[in-house]
Amino acid sequence: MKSSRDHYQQIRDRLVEVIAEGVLTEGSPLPPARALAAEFGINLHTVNKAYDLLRRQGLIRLNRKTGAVVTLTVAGPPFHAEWTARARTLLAEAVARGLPADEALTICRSVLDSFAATQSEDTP
Amino acid sequence: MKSSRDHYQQIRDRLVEVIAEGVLTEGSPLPPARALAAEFGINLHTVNKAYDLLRRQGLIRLNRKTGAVVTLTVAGPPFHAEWTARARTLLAEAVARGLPADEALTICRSVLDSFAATQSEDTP
Amino acid sequence: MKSSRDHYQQIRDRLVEVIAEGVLTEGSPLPPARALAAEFGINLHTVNKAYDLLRRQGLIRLNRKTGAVVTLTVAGPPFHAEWTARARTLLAEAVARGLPADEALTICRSVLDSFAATQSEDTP
Amino acid sequence: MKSSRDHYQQIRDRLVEVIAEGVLTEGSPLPPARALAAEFGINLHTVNKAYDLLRRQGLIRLNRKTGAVVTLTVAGPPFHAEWTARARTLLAEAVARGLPADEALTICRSVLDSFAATQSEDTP
DNA sequence: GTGGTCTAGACCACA
DNA sequence: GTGGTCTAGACCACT
Repeated sequence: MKSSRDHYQQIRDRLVEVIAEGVLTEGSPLPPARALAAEFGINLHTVNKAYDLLRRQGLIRLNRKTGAVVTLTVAGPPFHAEWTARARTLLAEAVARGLPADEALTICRSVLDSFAATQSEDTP
Repeated sequence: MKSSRDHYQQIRDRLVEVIAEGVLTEGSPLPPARALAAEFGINLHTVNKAYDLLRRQGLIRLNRKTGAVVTLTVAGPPFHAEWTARARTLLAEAVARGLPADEALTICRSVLDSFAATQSEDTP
Repeated sequence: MKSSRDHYQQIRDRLVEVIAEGVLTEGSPLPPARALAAEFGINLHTVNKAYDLLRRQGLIRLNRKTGAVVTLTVAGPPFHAEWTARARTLLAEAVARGLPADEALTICRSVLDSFAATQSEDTP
Repeated sequence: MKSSRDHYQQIRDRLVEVIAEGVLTEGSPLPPARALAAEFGINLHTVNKAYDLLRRQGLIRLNRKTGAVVTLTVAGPPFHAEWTARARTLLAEAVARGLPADEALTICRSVLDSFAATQSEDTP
């Protein structure tokens, strides 16, 4: 796990990637919070915070008896706008630091392709 | 100003965008810290923190006499890798929340185009 | 059932109200724990916890054969003092949030009257 | 301070009483969270939780520069209904445990009178 | 054994 | 020096 960022956000980001890759899809159960806490050597509370964040973003559903499961709800226009703003900030940083625009775009494309590739693998 | 994020990072992000847009280029002087503090109604200390952050990232140079000026240093491979990781996280979130990959890519392209457009306007 | 409070306390509170209303009096049998569990769609264990709480507070008596029966024991000065403190907290909240004192008192009176009314109905 | 209840709720309840008594009124500054934490020998975090609870209930306003100040906003019908339900539960417990209805009402009246008394003292 | 809460201490953003 | 966050460990409610 990368360092120097909030633990709970690192976990959240990792789970979002796993969902984007299609490894986890609608209804897939997430690992019990305790399992992740043990795996990464952090406190249960921190994992719960990541799960709660995912829940508030509509990506998972939490339930005491069934555990955490993925719920793929398509986000609306508010998310669309907010995501565009974040993309703009990220891309601006690339350009400002001398990364050519076409190269940045190529990176984005290859990342998206890698998601699509793993998705089709999972559902042959 | 967007809300619910650290003020000093919002300022930093805004300045990075301005540089990406080409409004500020190599050697351009940034607004005096006091001016920004007044404009956004925040404390001078906070603006200075943003400027210091930009300095540590190699985007500007601070000088007691001349003020802050832009220094466009092309970032190396470490930045390239780190930026790719951040892009992956951002794109994963788009895909996980149901934004089609091609649409995400279109957004990125249009953002980059908007940067290029303002750049060529500024240096005809 | 009201929400966002511990299930076993909600059950306890409801049973206390039923006793206050006179629907259940000294010696009345409570519903079997299994019946309540089924009625509210909760675990038998949770109902048993509520019953045990009532037992410890001297409101009911548990017996493996006869089930749970009401035991109206008049509480002593300790309860009197503790109840007054709780009433003070509740009334303070009403006043602090702008509910006029006379209106708060009227509510209390009407609630007590409703208990007395159902009591006299039950024992004509 | 009474024992065996959540610390943060004990603090909240105490502050609500102080407001009901009129000791603190619209615009009055609350003690800094650190001061209360030191006074009661608890963690700052716990006091902050109590303050946040009061804020969500519309009783105080929090601000990094001005600290916490009382904001007497009159609560609407939802609070009225919710408060009545809580009063019903509390009064039911009194009746169920043998406290005569008229005695319970007398206690409520005397508590409310004590609030009114301190209020008129504070604003002669 | 599941998710969730309470208290805690160190640290952060802001003025 | 103000309110607020992050990580932590012990404990709770519920199954």
